Amino acid sequence: MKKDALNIYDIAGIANVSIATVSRVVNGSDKVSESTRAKVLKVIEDVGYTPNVFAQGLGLNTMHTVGILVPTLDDHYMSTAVDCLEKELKRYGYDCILSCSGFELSGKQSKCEMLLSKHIDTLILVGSTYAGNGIDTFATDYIREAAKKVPVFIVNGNVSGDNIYASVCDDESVVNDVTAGLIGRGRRNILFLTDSHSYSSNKKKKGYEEAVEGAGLTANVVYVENDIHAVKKSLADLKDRPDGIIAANDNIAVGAVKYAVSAGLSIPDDIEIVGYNNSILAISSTPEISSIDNHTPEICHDTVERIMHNLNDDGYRLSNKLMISCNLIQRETTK
Amino acid sequence: MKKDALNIYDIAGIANVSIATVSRVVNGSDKVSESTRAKVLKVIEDVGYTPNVFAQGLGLNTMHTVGILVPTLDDHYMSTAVDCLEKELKRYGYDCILSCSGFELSGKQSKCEMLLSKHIDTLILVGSTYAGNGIDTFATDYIREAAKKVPVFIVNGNVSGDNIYASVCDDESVVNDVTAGLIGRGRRNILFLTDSHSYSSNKKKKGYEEAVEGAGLTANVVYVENDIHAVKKSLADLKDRPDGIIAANDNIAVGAVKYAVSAGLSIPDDIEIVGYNNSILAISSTPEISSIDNHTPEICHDTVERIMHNLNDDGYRLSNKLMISCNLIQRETTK
DNA sequence: TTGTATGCGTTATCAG
DNA sequence: CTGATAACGCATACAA
Repeated sequence: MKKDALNIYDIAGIANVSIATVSRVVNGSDKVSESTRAKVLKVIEDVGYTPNVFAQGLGLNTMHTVGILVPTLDDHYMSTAVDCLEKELKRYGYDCILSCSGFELSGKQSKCEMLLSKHIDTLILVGSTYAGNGIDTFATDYIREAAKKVPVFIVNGNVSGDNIYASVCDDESVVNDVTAGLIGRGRRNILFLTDSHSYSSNKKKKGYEEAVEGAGLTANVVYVENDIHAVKKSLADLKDRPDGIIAANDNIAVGAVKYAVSAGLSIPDDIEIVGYNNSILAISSTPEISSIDNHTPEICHDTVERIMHNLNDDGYRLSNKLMISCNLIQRETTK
Repeated sequence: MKKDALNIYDIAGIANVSIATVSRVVNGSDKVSESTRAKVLKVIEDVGYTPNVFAQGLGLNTMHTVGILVPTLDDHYMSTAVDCLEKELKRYGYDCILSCSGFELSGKQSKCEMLLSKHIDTLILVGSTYAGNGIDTFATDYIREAAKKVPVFIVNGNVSGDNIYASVCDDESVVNDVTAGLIGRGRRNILFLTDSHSYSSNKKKKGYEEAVEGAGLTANVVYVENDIHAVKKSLADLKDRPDGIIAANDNIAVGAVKYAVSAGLSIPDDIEIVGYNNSILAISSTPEISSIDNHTPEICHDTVERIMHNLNDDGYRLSNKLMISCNLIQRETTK
């Protein structure tokens, strides 16, 4: 009941040409006379023929597909990134096969394998969680292993290795700048709130620490659970009240705002709060959160652009690391 | 430099058996002696052999892949749904290929075609936007067309047709109940806010209208842009002030909350607001929004469950429409 | 239990 | 410009 798929022989038969000719027409070869091309094209159109992608894949060893590995889509940053990547890739005729790995190493490894087994043309890793902490290399060995089979591009994270390309935000310098701004406005007890030890988080932390310590203050990094209410509680439990908070993501920042509100603090007079990712959460909050925009669409665009350069093997010399700068979007939680 | 992919002949050669035997081992056939199985397995393990999925696909005409079509991932409901679907599908060894279609018919049609051309085993449509408005059938003809080639499952929407299966939330009845609750608490000017004419939106609207009109009040449906600030402005422009708002999604509800706050209304005393989807936006807001939970994980789980029944062609009789009930999660914007 | 031969639908090489 | 024909890697019916 599902033998309706016409193949190249059917088309050749109807059009009275060989399969080679049909193939040439389908693939837009210029070595076909206009008349035969038109004839074949008409048949294809009439019967609605589509080449079998499996057979194409078998011969060419590619299905014009890229694998996207993401820890979860249940996070606005990730889902936006995947959304952007998919759109850009489609512009070039590439489809994407998606896999959610979770944050555990075992999951990352196994899902990475699965993706690789699908003969993807390149692998995209979304999120700095794939970069490990930047110190322990065993946590990223599977990535270098993968890179032996297919080019690997990391969005918002950096892993060194052959055939591995990274696009990262300049987290360190924005956070440094923003923190310096807070200090300049008289803040003396600024907290840095994060939920992870990822590459990206560590970069933000470093920017924060440099600014704070450069001003002769002491850094105060607090690790919290990435949950609004948990953050609120953690802050409420603190002994001395902060007058500034830099959060590693907007979700945490929302928790911080809720803490400040419930503590009766006036924002941004008593306390300034800055989020990260400039997601819809920042706008949903009341007051609306000033958040650092890490330019997800641009970074995704650039990534795909570089992927295509790589795939097409044009002369373009690809650098292994691309840095994109971020900036603070000023709203109601900072002055 | 990339001829390293071993094939079944290589394995057969090393193990000193025929390719048929290797194939049997790989596919777990029971017609292989334990000794040869062990021998082959060891070779496979040693050299790290993986069957070529294209060749498998060519013969079997399947790559154990399902296509997921979604308007956008830049929406918490959609991204959560895709996240859930992907996880469930992977449990059964199915990978998913993702496509974002946008909300325009042309995009839906073309992306649907692309997915189909990849020889997916089944197609999942996420979101009621694919159900059109439930009236104009031309807007869903491409779905019926697709269903001729592969089973189609719709998450949170309904389209009638052969080989099309739908899972929907009982939006009508929850909204009816919730609205009745507001009326019972003395609300007399309840607004229904929506941004679309989708199947789902229309169902919610109907539930609202029935409750309101059943109580002798007049329905007041306002179409707004799905943007927090736009919603806020639309409400501010209204001539008479509502004392209750039912929003078709949490984003709109956030806008409603911002309106109420800026208008100096006390929530939930002066006005009650209920959102939809029970997303993180509802929690980010201050006050936190009471929101209708449409049980995305369950609906996704059920959908995949039914897909597997369908694919395995077991005796299970699949109903074309599965209804899942929703419920209100009580927070700070309702009494 | 194991091996042999064939088909799956393309692309590509090589004659004509 | 066009047509045979050989890969591509695997599953499977058929033989042994």
